[in-house]
Amino acid sequence: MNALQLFFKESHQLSPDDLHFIVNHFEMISAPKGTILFHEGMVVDAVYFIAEGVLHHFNYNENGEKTTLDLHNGPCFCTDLESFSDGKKSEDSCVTLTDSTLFKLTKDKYDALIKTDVKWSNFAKDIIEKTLIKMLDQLKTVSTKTIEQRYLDLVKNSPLIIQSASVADIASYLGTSRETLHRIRKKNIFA
Amino acid sequence: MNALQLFFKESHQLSPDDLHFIVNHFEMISAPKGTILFHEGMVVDAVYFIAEGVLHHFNYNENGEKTTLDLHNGPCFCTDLESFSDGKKSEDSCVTLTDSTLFKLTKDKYDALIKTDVKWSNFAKDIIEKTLIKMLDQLKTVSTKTIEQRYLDLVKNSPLIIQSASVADIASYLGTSRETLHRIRKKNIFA
DNA sequence: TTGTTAGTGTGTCATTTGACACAGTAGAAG
DNA sequence: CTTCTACTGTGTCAAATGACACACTAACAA
Repeated sequence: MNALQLFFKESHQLSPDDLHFIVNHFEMISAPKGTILFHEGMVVDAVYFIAEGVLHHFNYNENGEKTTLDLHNGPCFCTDLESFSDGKKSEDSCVTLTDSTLFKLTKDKYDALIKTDVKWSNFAKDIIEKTLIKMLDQLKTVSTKTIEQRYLDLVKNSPLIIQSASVADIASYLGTSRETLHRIRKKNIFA
Repeated sequence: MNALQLFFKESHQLSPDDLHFIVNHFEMISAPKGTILFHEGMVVDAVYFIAEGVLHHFNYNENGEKTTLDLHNGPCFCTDLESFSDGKKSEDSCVTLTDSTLFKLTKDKYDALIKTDVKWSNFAKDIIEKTLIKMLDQLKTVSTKTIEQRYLDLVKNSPLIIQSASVADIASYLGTSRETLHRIRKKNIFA
Protein backbone atom coordinates (compact mmCIF):
# COMPACT_ATOMS: atom_id res chain seq x y z
CA MET A 1 0.00 0.00 0.00
CA ASN A 2 1.43 3.37 -0.97
CA ALA A 3 1.41 6.67 0.89
CA LEU A 4 -1.49 8.07 -1.12
CA GLN A 5 -3.71 5.10 -0.31
CA LEU A 6 -2.74 5.35 3.35
CA PHE A 7 -3.56 9.06 3.40
CA PHE A 8 -6.99 8.58 1.84
CA LYS A 9 -7.76 5.58 4.02
CA GLU A 10 -7.00 7.49 7.21
CA SER A 11 -8.64 10.77 6.26
CA HIS A 12 -11.80 9.35 4.66
CA GLN A 13 -13.77 6.18 4.97
CA LEU A 14 -13.49 4.53 1.57
CA SER A 15 -14.20 0.97 0.55
CA PRO A 16 -11.22 -0.99 -0.87
CA ASP A 17 -12.77 -0.71 -4.32
CA ASP A 18 -13.24 3.04 -4.05
CA LEU A 19 -9.71 3.43 -2.72
CA HIS A 20 -8.35 1.50 -5.67
CA PHE A 21 -10.50 3.44 -8.10
CA ILE A 22 -9.42 6.88 -6.89
CA VAL A 23 -5.73 6.09 -6.51
CA ASN A 24 -5.62 4.75 -10.08
CA HIS A 25 -6.35 8.25 -11.36
CA PHE A 26 -3.02 9.44 -9.96
CA GLU A 27 0.36 8.95 -11.62
CA MET A 28 3.34 8.28 -9.36
CA ILE A 29 6.41 10.43 -10.01
CA SER A 30 9.89 10.15 -8.57
CA ALA A 31 11.12 13.73 -8.58
CA PRO A 32 14.80 14.33 -7.79
CA LYS A 33 15.89 17.41 -5.85
CA GLY A 34 15.53 20.50 -8.02
CA THR A 35 12.51 19.30 -10.01
CA ILE A 36 10.20 22.14 -11.02
CA LEU A 37 6.52 21.22 -10.50
CA PHE A 38 5.30 24.49 -11.90
CA HIS A 39 6.68 27.95 -12.48
CA GLU A 40 5.64 31.55 -13.01
CA GLY A 41 3.73 32.12 -16.23
CA MET A 42 2.45 28.60 -16.82
CA VAL A 43 -1.05 27.26 -16.27
CA VAL A 44 -0.95 24.65 -13.51
CA ASP A 45 -2.98 21.77 -14.93
CA ALA A 46 -2.45 19.22 -12.16
CA VAL A 47 -2.67 18.80 -8.43
CA TYR A 48 0.18 16.97 -6.71
CA PHE A 49 0.07 14.79 -3.64
CA ILE A 50 3.44 14.94 -1.88
CA ALA A 51 4.02 11.47 -0.43
CA GLU A 52 7.57 12.25 0.61
CA GLY A 53 9.83 15.24 0.20
CA VAL A 54 10.16 18.94 0.93
CA LEU A 55 8.95 21.49 -1.62
CA HIS A 56 9.56 25.20 -1.94
CA HIS A 57 6.57 27.27 -3.05
CA PHE A 58 7.57 30.87 -3.82
CA ASN A 59 7.04 33.89 -6.02
CA TYR A 60 8.59 37.25 -6.84
CA ASN A 61 7.08 40.54 -5.70
CA GLU A 62 6.96 43.71 -7.80
CA ASN A 63 10.54 44.56 -6.74
CA GLY A 64 11.81 41.22 -8.01
CA GLU A 65 12.41 39.92 -4.49
CA LYS A 66 11.80 36.22 -3.90
CA THR A 67 9.17 35.46 -1.25
CA THR A 68 8.59 32.02 0.21
CA LEU A 69 4.85 31.36 0.29
CA ASP A 70 5.04 27.88 1.73
CA LEU A 71 7.43 25.09 2.59
CA HIS A 72 5.51 21.86 2.06
CA ASN A 73 6.45 18.67 3.80
CA GLY A 74 4.50 15.57 2.81
CA PRO A 75 2.06 14.04 3.14
CA CYS A 76 -0.09 16.85 1.75
CA PHE A 77 -1.50 18.25 -1.48
CA CYS A 78 0.20 20.94 -3.51
CA THR A 79 -0.88 23.07 -6.47
CA ASP A 80 -1.59 26.66 -7.41
CA LEU A 81 -5.32 26.46 -6.79
CA GLU A 82 -6.19 29.70 -8.57
CA SER A 83 -4.38 28.58 -11.72
CA PHE A 84 -5.69 25.01 -11.49
CA SER A 85 -9.25 26.12 -10.87
CA ASP A 86 -9.59 29.08 -13.23
CA GLY A 87 -6.97 28.26 -15.86
CA LYS A 88 -5.09 31.49 -15.13
CA LYS A 89 -1.33 31.78 -15.55
CA SER A 90 0.41 31.11 -12.25
CA GLU A 91 2.34 33.83 -10.43
CA ASP A 92 4.14 31.22 -8.34
CA SER A 93 6.78 28.55 -8.69
CA CYS A 94 7.27 25.27 -6.88
CA VAL A 95 10.48 23.23 -6.71
CA THR A 96 11.54 20.10 -4.82
CA LEU A 97 14.23 20.74 -2.20
CA THR A 98 14.81 17.00 -1.67
CA ASP A 99 14.33 13.88 -3.76
CA SER A 100 10.57 13.43 -3.60
CA THR A 101 7.80 10.98 -4.32
CA LEU A 102 4.75 12.65 -5.82
CA PHE A 103 1.39 11.55 -7.13
CA LYS A 104 0.03 13.68 -9.94
CA LEU A 105 -3.65 14.14 -10.81
CA THR A 106 -4.23 16.04 -14.04
CA LYS A 107 -7.06 18.54 -14.35
CA ASP A 108 -8.67 16.45 -17.08
CA LYS A 109 -8.88 13.44 -14.81
CA TYR A 110 -9.95 15.60 -11.85
CA ASP A 111 -12.80 17.17 -13.81
CA ALA A 112 -13.92 13.79 -15.11
CA LEU A 113 -13.83 12.35 -11.61
CA ILE A 114 -15.96 15.17 -10.18
CA LYS A 115 -18.63 14.52 -12.79
CA THR A 116 -18.65 10.75 -12.27
CA ASP A 117 -20.39 10.57 -8.93
CA VAL A 118 -21.63 12.69 -6.00
CA LYS A 119 -19.22 10.71 -3.87
CA TRP A 120 -16.14 12.14 -5.65
CA SER A 121 -17.57 15.64 -5.66
CA ASN A 122 -18.02 15.43 -1.89
CA PHE A 123 -14.58 13.90 -1.57
CA ALA A 124 -13.05 16.89 -3.35
CA LYS A 125 -15.17 19.26 -1.24
CA ASP A 126 -13.87 17.67 1.97
CA ILE A 127 -10.24 17.91 0.86
CA ILE A 128 -10.65 21.57 -0.15
CA GLU A 129 -12.46 22.29 3.12
CA LYS A 130 -9.67 20.68 5.17
CA THR A 131 -7.12 22.70 3.23
CA LEU A 132 -9.08 25.89 3.92
CA ILE A 133 -9.22 25.11 7.65
CA LYS A 134 -5.45 24.55 7.59
CA MET A 135 -4.88 27.87 5.82
CA LEU A 136 -7.13 29.76 8.24
CA ASP A 137 -5.15 28.26 11.07
CA GLN A 138 -1.91 29.30 9.35
CA LEU A 139 -3.22 32.85 9.00
CA LYS A 140 -4.18 32.83 12.69
CA THR A 141 -0.69 31.57 13.61
CA VAL A 142 0.98 34.28 11.55
CA SER A 143 -1.02 37.02 13.27
CA THR A 144 -0.83 35.55 16.78
CA LYS A 145 2.65 34.08 17.28
CA THR A 146 6.08 35.68 17.21
CA ILE A 147 8.63 34.76 14.57
CA GLU A 148 10.74 33.06 17.22
CA GLN A 149 7.81 30.90 18.36
CA ARG A 150 7.03 29.97 14.77
CA TYR A 151 10.66 29.08 14.13
CA LEU A 152 10.77 26.85 17.19
CA ASP A 153 7.50 25.20 16.14
CA LEU A 154 9.02 24.53 12.73
CA VAL A 155 12.13 22.98 14.30
CA LYS A 156 9.93 20.78 16.47
CA ASN A 157 7.28 19.78 13.93
CA SER A 158 9.12 19.88 10.60
CA PRO A 159 12.84 19.21 11.13
CA LEU A 160 13.05 18.05 7.51
CA ILE A 161 12.12 21.54 6.35
CA ILE A 162 14.82 23.07 8.56
CA GLN A 163 17.34 20.62 7.12
CA SER A 164 16.36 21.09 3.49
CA ALA A 165 15.61 24.79 3.06
CA SER A 166 18.18 27.60 3.19
CA VAL A 167 18.25 30.11 6.04
CA ALA A 168 17.20 32.80 3.57
CA ASP A 169 14.15 30.83 2.40
CA ILE A 170 13.08 29.94 5.94
CA ALA A 171 13.51 33.58 6.98
CA SER A 172 11.35 34.67 4.06
CA TYR A 173 8.76 32.05 4.99
CA LEU A 174 8.66 33.41 8.54
CA GLY A 175 8.49 37.00 7.27
CA THR A 176 11.85 38.25 8.47
CA SER A 177 15.42 38.74 7.26
CA ARG A 178 18.20 36.19 7.04
CA GLU A 179 20.12 38.07 9.75
CA THR A 180 17.24 38.20 12.22
CA LEU A 181 16.62 34.47 11.79
CA HIS A 182 20.30 33.95 12.41
CA ARG A 183 20.03 35.87 15.70
CA ILE A 184 17.11 33.64 16.70
CA ARG A 185 19.07 30.51 15.85
CA LYS A 186 22.12 31.69 17.82
CA LYS A 187 19.87 32.36 20.81
CA ASN A 188 18.38 28.85 20.60
CA ILE A 189 21.42 26.69 19.85
CA PHE A 190 19.93 23.94 22.03
CA ALA A 191 16.97 23.58 19.67
CA MET B 1 -34.38 40.78 -5.28
CA ASN B 2 -32.19 40.74 -2.20
CA ALA B 3 -28.40 40.90 -1.84
CA LEU B 4 -28.06 37.15 -1.33
CA GLN B 5 -29.92 36.36 -4.55
CA LEU B 6 -27.84 38.92 -6.40
CA PHE B 7 -24.62 37.41 -5.05
CA PHE B 8 -25.57 33.89 -6.06
CA LYS B 9 -26.84 35.01 -9.44
CA GLU B 10 -23.58 36.78 -10.27
CA SER B 11 -21.20 34.17 -8.90
CA HIS B 12 -22.99 31.07 -10.21
CA GLN B 13 -25.32 30.32 -13.06
CA LEU B 14 -28.55 29.24 -11.38
CA SER B 15 -32.03 28.96 -12.81
CA PRO B 16 -34.68 31.20 -11.21
CA ASP B 17 -36.18 28.10 -9.55
CA ASP B 18 -32.82 27.00 -8.14
CA LEU B 19 -32.10 30.53 -6.95
CA HIS B 20 -35.42 30.64 -5.16
CA PHE B 21 -34.92 27.17 -3.69
CA ILE B 22 -31.47 27.89 -2.26
CA VAL B 23 -32.26 31.37 -0.91
CA ASN B 24 -35.30 30.00 0.93
CA HIS B 25 -32.99 27.96 3.13
CA PHE B 26 -31.53 31.16 4.56
CA GLU B 27 -33.12 33.26 7.28
CA MET B 28 -32.75 37.03 7.00
CA ILE B 29 -31.55 38.80 10.15
CA SER B 30 -31.33 42.51 10.92
CA ALA B 31 -28.43 42.71 13.36
CA PRO B 32 -27.85 46.06 15.10
CA LYS B 33 -24.33 47.23 15.88
CA GLY B 34 -22.86 45.13 18.69
CA THR B 35 -24.66 41.88 17.84
CA ILE B 36 -22.60 38.81 18.66
CA LEU B 37 -22.77 36.20 15.86
CA PHE B 38 -20.66 33.71 17.80
CA HIS B 39 -18.20 33.81 20.65
CA GLU B 40 -15.34 31.85 22.20
CA GLY B 41 -16.43 28.52 23.65
CA MET B 42 -19.59 27.96 21.65
CA VAL B 43 -20.13 25.60 18.73
CA VAL B 44 -20.86 27.63 15.62
CA ASP B 45 -23.85 25.90 14.05
CA ALA B 46 -24.55 28.30 11.20
CA VAL B 47 -22.89 30.06 8.31
CA TYR B 48 -23.76 33.72 7.77
CA PHE B 49 -23.92 35.65 4.56
CA ILE B 50 -23.15 39.32 5.22
CA ALA B 51 -25.35 41.30 2.86
CA GLU B 52 -24.46 44.60 4.44
CA GLY B 53 -22.37 45.63 7.41
CA VAL B 54 -18.89 45.43 8.90
CA LEU B 55 -18.00 42.57 11.25
CA HIS B 56 -15.10 42.09 13.64
CA HIS B 57 -13.70 38.56 13.79
CA PHE B 58 -11.18 38.19 16.64
CA ASN B 59 -9.76 35.96 19.34
CA TYR B 60 -7.53 36.11 22.40
CA ASN B 61 -4.02 34.66 22.43
CA GLU B 62 -2.46 32.80 25.38
CA ASN B 63 -1.51 36.13 27.00
CA GLY B 64 -5.10 37.32 26.89
CA GLU B 65 -4.38 39.87 24.16
CA LYS B 66 -7.09 40.48 21.60
CA THR B 67 -6.09 39.77 18.01
CA THR B 68 -8.15 40.79 15.00
CA LEU B 69 -8.33 37.83 12.61
CA ASP B 70 -10.50 39.51 10.02
CA LEU B 71 -12.59 42.56 9.33
CA HIS B 72 -15.44 41.42 7.08
CA ASN B 73 -17.26 43.79 4.81
CA GLY B 74 -20.19 42.35 2.93
CA PRO B 75 -21.09 40.85 0.60
CA CYS B 76 -19.29 37.71 1.80
CA PHE B 77 -19.73 34.61 3.93
CA CYS B 78 -18.71 34.42 7.56
CA THR B 79 -18.42 31.56 10.05
CA ASP B 80 -15.83 29.68 12.09
CA LEU B 81 -15.34 26.92 9.56
CA GLU B 82 -13.50 24.57 11.90
CA SER B 83 -16.29 24.78 14.48
CA PHE B 84 -19.04 24.61 11.86
CA SER B 85 -17.47 21.67 10.07
CA ASP B 86 -16.22 19.55 12.95
CA GLY B 87 -18.56 20.62 15.74
CA LYS B 88 -15.60 21.82 17.84
CA LYS B 89 -15.91 24.68 20.30
CA SER B 90 -14.85 27.93 18.66
CA GLU B 91 -11.78 29.85 19.80
CA ASP B 92 -13.00 32.98 18.05
CA SER B 93 -15.66 35.63 18.39
CA CYS B 94 -17.49 37.69 15.81
CA VAL B 95 -19.40 40.93 16.40
CA THR B 96 -21.11 43.46 14.14
CA LEU B 97 -19.42 46.88 14.13
CA THR B 98 -22.32 48.48 12.24
CA ASP B 99 -26.01 47.75 11.86
CA SER B 100 -25.96 44.78 9.52
CA THR B 101 -28.17 42.66 7.30
CA LEU B 102 -27.31 38.98 7.50
CA PHE B 103 -28.63 35.75 6.04
CA LYS B 104 -28.24 32.74 8.28
CA LEU B 105 -27.99 29.12 7.10
CA THR B 106 -28.06 26.60 9.93
CA LYS B 107 -25.88 23.51 9.85
CA ASP B 108 -28.96 21.27 9.82
CA LYS B 109 -30.24 22.91 6.68
CA TYR B 110 -26.77 23.00 5.14
CA ASP B 111 -26.25 19.28 5.72
CA ALA B 112 -29.69 18.47 4.33
CA LEU B 113 -29.02 20.62 1.28
CA ILE B 114 -25.70 18.90 0.55
CA LYS B 115 -27.42 15.51 0.57
CA THR B 116 -30.29 16.63 -1.67
CA ASP B 117 -28.50 16.86 -4.98
CA VAL B 118 -25.02 16.81 -6.59
CA LYS B 119 -25.77 20.33 -7.68
CA TRP B 120 -25.78 21.69 -4.12
CA SER B 121 -22.73 19.69 -3.17
CA ASN B 122 -20.85 21.21 -6.09
CA PHE B 123 -22.29 24.60 -5.21
CA ALA B 124 -20.85 24.32 -1.70
CA LYS B 125 -17.54 23.05 -3.11
CA ASP B 126 -17.27 26.09 -5.39
CA ILE B 127 -17.98 28.53 -2.57
CA ILE B 128 -15.43 26.86 -0.29
CA GLU B 129 -12.91 26.79 -3.13
CA LYS B 130 -13.41 30.50 -3.83
CA THR B 131 -12.98 31.23 -0.13
CA LEU B 132 -9.77 29.19 -0.08
CA ILE B 133 -8.39 31.09 -3.09
CA LYS B 134 -9.22 34.35 -1.28
CA MET B 135 -7.43 33.17 1.87
CA LEU B 136 -4.35 32.07 -0.07
CA ASP B 137 -4.29 35.48 -1.68
CA GLN B 138 -4.62 37.12 1.74
CA LEU B 139 -1.72 35.02 3.04
CA LYS B 140 0.34 36.05 0.00
CA THR B 141 -0.54 39.70 0.60
CA VAL B 142 0.50 39.49 4.25
CA SER B 143 3.90 38.04 3.35
CA THR B 144 4.51 40.26 0.33
CA LYS B 145 3.25 43.75 1.12
CA THR B 146 4.26 46.26 3.79
CA ILE B 147 1.85 47.29 6.51
CA GLU B 148 1.62 50.77 4.99
CA GLN B 149 0.68 49.35 1.58
CA ARG B 150 -1.93 47.14 3.17
CA TYR B 151 -3.36 50.07 5.13
CA LEU B 152 -3.61 52.18 1.98
CA ASP B 153 -5.26 49.28 0.14
CA LEU B 154 -7.77 49.03 2.97
CA VAL B 155 -8.53 52.77 2.79
CA LYS B 156 -9.02 52.49 -0.96
CA ASN B 157 -10.97 49.23 -1.13
CA SER B 158 -12.84 49.13 2.18
CA PRO B 159 -13.44 52.65 3.49
CA LEU B 160 -16.38 51.30 5.53
CA ILE B 161 -13.97 49.15 7.53
CA ILE B 162 -11.74 52.18 8.21
CA GLN B 163 -14.80 54.14 9.36
CA SER B 164 -16.26 51.41 11.55
CA ALA B 165 -13.32 49.72 13.28
CA SER B 166 -11.13 51.32 15.96
CA VAL B 167 -7.50 52.23 15.25
CA ALA B 168 -6.46 49.50 17.71
CA ASP B 169 -8.46 46.82 15.91
CA ILE B 170 -7.23 47.85 12.46
CA ALA B 171 -3.65 47.92 13.76
CA SER B 172 -4.10 44.43 15.16
CA TYR B 173 -5.57 43.30 11.84
CA LEU B 174 -2.52 44.65 10.02
CA GLY B 175 -0.19 43.09 12.57
CA THR B 176 1.21 46.22 14.15
CA SER B 177 0.69 48.53 17.13
CA ARG B 178 -1.83 51.31 17.54
CA GLU B 179 1.03 53.84 17.61
CA THR B 180 2.71 52.63 14.42
CA LEU B 181 -0.60 52.71 12.56
CA HIS B 182 -1.06 56.23 13.85
CA ARG B 183 2.34 57.21 12.38
CA ILE B 184 1.26 55.73 9.03
CA ARG B 185 -2.01 57.66 9.13
CA LYS B 186 -0.23 60.93 9.98
CA LYS B 187 2.14 60.38 7.06
CA ASN B 188 -0.80 59.81 4.68
CA ILE B 189 -3.30 62.46 5.75
CA PHE B 190 -4.33 62.90 2.12
CA ALA B 191 -5.63 59.32 1.97
C1' DT C 1 -24.45 69.30 35.19
C1' DT C 2 -20.63 66.00 36.40
C1' DG C 3 -18.37 61.78 36.20
C1' DT C 4 -17.04 57.83 33.73
C1' DT C 5 -15.43 55.26 30.04
C1' DA C 6 -13.47 54.25 25.63
C1' DG C 7 -10.92 55.69 22.17
C1' DT C 8 -7.60 59.04 19.85
C1' DG C 9 -3.36 61.85 19.28
C1' DT C 10 1.32 62.46 20.46
C1' DG C 11 6.07 62.64 22.64
C1' DT C 12 10.05 60.03 24.61
C1' DC C 13 13.10 56.24 24.73
C1' DA C 14 14.98 51.56 24.82
C1' DT C 15 14.89 47.66 21.82
C1' DT C 16 14.55 45.30 17.63
C1' DT C 17 15.14 45.07 13.02
C1' DG C 18 16.97 45.40 8.30
C1' DA C 19 20.64 46.79 5.35
C1' DC C 20 25.26 46.56 4.35
C1' DA C 21 29.73 44.70 4.44
C1' DC C 22 32.80 41.08 4.55
C1' DA C 23 35.09 36.72 6.21
C1' DG C 24 34.59 31.79 6.30
C1' DT C 25 32.97 27.33 4.43
C1' DA C 26 31.16 23.56 1.76
C1' DG C 27 30.12 21.61 -2.53
C1' DA C 28 30.33 21.40 -7.54
C1' DA C 29 32.94 21.88 -11.82
C1' DG C 30 37.03 22.34 -14.21
C1' DC D 1 44.00 20.45 -6.57
C1' DT D 2 42.05 24.93 -7.75
C1' DT D 3 38.44 27.95 -8.86
C1' DC D 4 33.87 29.32 -8.63
C1' DT D 5 29.60 29.83 -6.49
C1' DA D 6 26.22 29.75 -3.11
C1' DC D 7 25.33 29.97 1.40
C1' DT D 8 26.38 30.83 6.33
C1' DG D 9 28.06 33.53 10.22
C1' DT D 10 28.84 37.93 12.18
C1' DG D 11 29.78 42.96 13.25
C1' DT D 12 28.23 47.81 12.73
C1' DC D 13 24.85 51.29 12.38
C1' DA D 14 20.78 53.87 10.99
C1' DA D 15 15.89 53.39 10.97
C1' DA D 16 11.62 51.43 12.49
C1' DT D 17 9.03 49.74 16.09
C1' DG D 18 6.74 48.84 20.55
C1' DA D 19 6.02 50.19 25.21
C1' DC D 20 4.89 53.67 28.19
C1' DA D 21 2.97 57.89 29.56
C1' DC D 22 -0.34 61.34 29.41
C1' DA D 23 -3.44 64.97 27.47
C1' DC D 24 -7.61 65.42 24.82
C1' DT D 25 -12.24 64.33 22.98
C1' DA D 26 -16.74 62.20 22.41
C1' DA D 27 -20.39 59.49 24.00
C1' DC D 28 -23.07 58.11 27.55
C1' DA D 29 -24.96 57.53 32.32
C1' DA D 30 -25.97 59.23 36.82
